Amino acid sequence: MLAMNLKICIAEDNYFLTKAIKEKLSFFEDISVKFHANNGAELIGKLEENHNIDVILMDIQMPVMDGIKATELVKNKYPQIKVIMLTVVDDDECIFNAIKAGANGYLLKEIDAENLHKSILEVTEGGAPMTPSIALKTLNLLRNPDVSSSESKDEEEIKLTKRETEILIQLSKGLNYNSISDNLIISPSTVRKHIENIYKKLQVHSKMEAVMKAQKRNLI
Amino acid sequence: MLAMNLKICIAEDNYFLTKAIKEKLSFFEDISVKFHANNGAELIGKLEENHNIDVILMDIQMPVMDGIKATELVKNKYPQIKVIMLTVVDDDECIFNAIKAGANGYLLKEIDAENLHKSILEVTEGGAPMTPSIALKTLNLLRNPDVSSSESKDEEEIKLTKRETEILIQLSKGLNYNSISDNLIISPSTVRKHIENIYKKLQVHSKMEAVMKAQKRNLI
DNA sequence: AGAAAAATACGGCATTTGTCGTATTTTTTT
DNA sequence: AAAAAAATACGACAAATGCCGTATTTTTCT
Repeated sequence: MLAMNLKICIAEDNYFLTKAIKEKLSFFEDISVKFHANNGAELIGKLEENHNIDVILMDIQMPVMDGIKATELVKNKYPQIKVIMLTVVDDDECIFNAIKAGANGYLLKEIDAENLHKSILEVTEGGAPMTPSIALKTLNLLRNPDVSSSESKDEEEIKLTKRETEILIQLSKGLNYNSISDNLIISPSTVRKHIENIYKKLQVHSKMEAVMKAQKRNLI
Repeated sequence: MLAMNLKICIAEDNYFLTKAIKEKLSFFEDISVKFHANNGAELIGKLEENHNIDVILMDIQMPVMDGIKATELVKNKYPQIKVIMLTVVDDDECIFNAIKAGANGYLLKEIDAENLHKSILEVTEGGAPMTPSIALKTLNLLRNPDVSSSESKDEEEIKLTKRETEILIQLSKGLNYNSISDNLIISPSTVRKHIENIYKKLQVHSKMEAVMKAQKRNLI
């Protein structure tokens, strides 16, 4: 496991902080910083070209696109890339949103080189590195699920018709178009059309995405 | 909504009880008993030919294949068909297993014609008819989730490799073979082969089934 | 009664998926 | 060192899916 050379990239708008992080990491030979982005959008763009990256160190406060949103996008497209939030803020909502977006770790920027290094290794092994103060907060969040129920804010409600729901449930059981059309005694064409409409409403492009999104929103 | 003519079938091994149920239902013109099966296996066979059925009245104790197993199979293949368990036993485990198998209602055989009729209508409208004593038991089951954690008994453990789990997770996000191969930097052929192996282990035949089964078993 | 929403249905076409069989390389276990 | 398990990879073919347009009938709402 020596010289595993982990590929890192940094998303951080502050030049000096970026430099500081790079310096901290320069001590370790098993880590190399591949590139750096000044904001979420830039990060997404650069990942498009090269997503052979193991860990992203992500700032939360960034212009153009913040780290939460960026994490969400990254996690959707490249679920295997680990994301560690590196930030100065540690309020409940931020932590909660970061976790919801799929962040794998949450560290404060004051962290020293040794610990940063250790955290990066930890996250690649499936761990969830976080500074003690944040670990405590997450536990509290788990105990009081009030914050978590404050989701679906800007999210406008998606309404499926009775038939659409029925079909979506059958889709989720792994039934194919023909079986569903058999079960509901309608033609396969109709099933297809219903599914087409479901996709439009949920803004997805496959059975899997539809079912997952519907599940997340308690539509089925 | 008059003369909606609900199509019922009865799965019950006792001839006299079957006859009794049929007689009870004969009073109502909006219900017609399409056929009858002496056990679960027979039911499955007959449904194969004609599954244009709205509600199944299912006995639990039957030879060859009991009502729980039959309910499970029916619910998997024809999720739109409602199943009402009609039984004399009302012990916790039976109720719990029936519910887990997907039963929509649970009635004791002592039920009178009026109430049976009402229950059948209720279940087709999405309700969950049950006799008061059973309703009480289900609530208790919900409160003490001890029984529910006694699942996965005979079910042998399914073990996925690290890579397989990784791929399954990406599948669940709705990614297609090519995206996954991009993300993991392996060829699409390899992704396909992994998925083939996953299907064999889980004994399924599609992405959706694989993800759902893995989810149920906490493999992902 | 008239308008709007929902459910029904067909055809075509490019893409993706599911299922074979086979085979080599790498890693882990014995 | 040998055997077993895991990961890698290709090709071929049938079946299923996703996406497009169009259109009629039913149901629901106003």
